[in-house]
Amino acid sequence: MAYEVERAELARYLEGHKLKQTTQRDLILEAFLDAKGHITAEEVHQRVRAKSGSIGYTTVYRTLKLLVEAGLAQERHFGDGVARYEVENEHHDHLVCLSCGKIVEFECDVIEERQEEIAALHKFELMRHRHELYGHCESCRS
Amino acid sequence: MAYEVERAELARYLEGHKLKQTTQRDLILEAFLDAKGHITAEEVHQRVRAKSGSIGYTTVYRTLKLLVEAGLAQERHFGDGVARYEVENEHHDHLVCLSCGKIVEFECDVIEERQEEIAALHKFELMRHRHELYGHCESCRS
DNA sequence: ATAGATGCAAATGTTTTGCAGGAAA
DNA sequence: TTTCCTGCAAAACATTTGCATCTAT
Repeated sequence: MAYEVERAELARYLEGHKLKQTTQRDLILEAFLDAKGHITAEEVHQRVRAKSGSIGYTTVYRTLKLLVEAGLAQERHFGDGVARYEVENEHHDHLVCLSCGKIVEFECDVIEERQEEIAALHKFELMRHRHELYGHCESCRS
Repeated sequence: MAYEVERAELARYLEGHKLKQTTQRDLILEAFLDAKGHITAEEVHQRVRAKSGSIGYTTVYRTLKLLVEAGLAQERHFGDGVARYEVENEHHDHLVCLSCGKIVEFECDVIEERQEEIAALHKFELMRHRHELYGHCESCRS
């Protein structure tokens, strides 16, 4: 039994909102966490099916939305028309390949600092940001 | 007759690719430029119709895609399922106020440099980027 | 017992494509 | 007169919703 912390967090959210714990929700949470980053609703659906028979797309979509509301997941759009979900954890930005869609995460303290400076310069209280680099990865360039 | 520069740029692209100049393409370019900012395909369609009778959605979509290829426009997705197009004028990044929606543009050489370094580190050829800072502006904080 | 969850099918909304007729080169 | 464009209708997608049925509480 893995992901005790996340399960507990979801359970807490469900209780607090008078929602029910179901096998499907558990399976989807597990599949989502197993993916470790940037997974689409369809991939979640496939993973759950692979492990334990049938589940509806509808439920996958609804549950992913629920995970976002519960603060466990974050929804992202990279411009190809498909939503991707990732674990809502510490901060990182993305490098996206325009040819194959590969996504690499990066972090840069220098940039983070500069962001704070820019915000301060314009007297903004910085809440969050979004920073994506788009290009062609090594294998797509050859 | 406005937007001579942009018209010429598009004409150059069309010629170079053995494509044709048409009334529709001209009208769409104009409507797009008139908008001065993030415009959706539907808004372009409406604007063109308002000015000069009928035009098909298909043509709007195809032409906006053409403008992107010609380097005149940039396609953006903000996560609501609708693509938005904006004028492709170099690097300006955005500082967005979460309360009043005010948008301030900024530029930072240090960040630009770091971006190149990060891309190089991952062996990506950097094509473009997207960098948005979200927070609360001075007047909204009081 | 009952509020809530599921999953199919159908609807939605955006964008793309096939194709016949039309316009630019 | 050939090549490319247009625009309708239909298709293709991802995602959402209606509803009858089922399940957790």
